[in-house]
Amino acid sequence: MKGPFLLEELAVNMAVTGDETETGPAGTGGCSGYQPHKLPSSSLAQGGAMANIQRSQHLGEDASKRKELRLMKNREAARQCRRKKKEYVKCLENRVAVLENQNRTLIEELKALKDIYQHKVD
DNA sequence: GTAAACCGGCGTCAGGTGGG
DNA sequence: CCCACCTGACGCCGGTTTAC
Repeated sequence: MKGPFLLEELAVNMAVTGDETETGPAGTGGCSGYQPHKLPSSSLAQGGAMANIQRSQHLGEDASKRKELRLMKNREAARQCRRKKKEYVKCLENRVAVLENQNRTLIEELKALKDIYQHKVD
């Protein structure tokens, strides 16, 4: 399929380690507690190499969590979208059925009226 | 019985859109 | 702007139908 997306780039940019693991399809879900945007500014404003590594790992984790969350939401949105579309199609089909019935009865009615008129003329 | 065609559903990506 | 959400398009998969 197509290449990665925004958040991964973001992750790569943010995480010095670039340790982004691509989770397979049908990701496991779970992971609740959504934080819309803005990474939490790390508690460690300055530190040694170890602190930096920990920090980037943390950021990487955060990015992948966000990605997972985004996928989860999109998965759900797609399901809902399909449900909605199906309902819409069903509704249209019902409408077609109703209109066809109406059309039939109108045709019948017209035929009957024509008959009456014909008898009057004769 | 089985290969091929068809179908319906799913997850993901990409692009559009509206709201803050 | 940026973000979240919606939806079309794509590819994959498992189940069902059809032709042999």
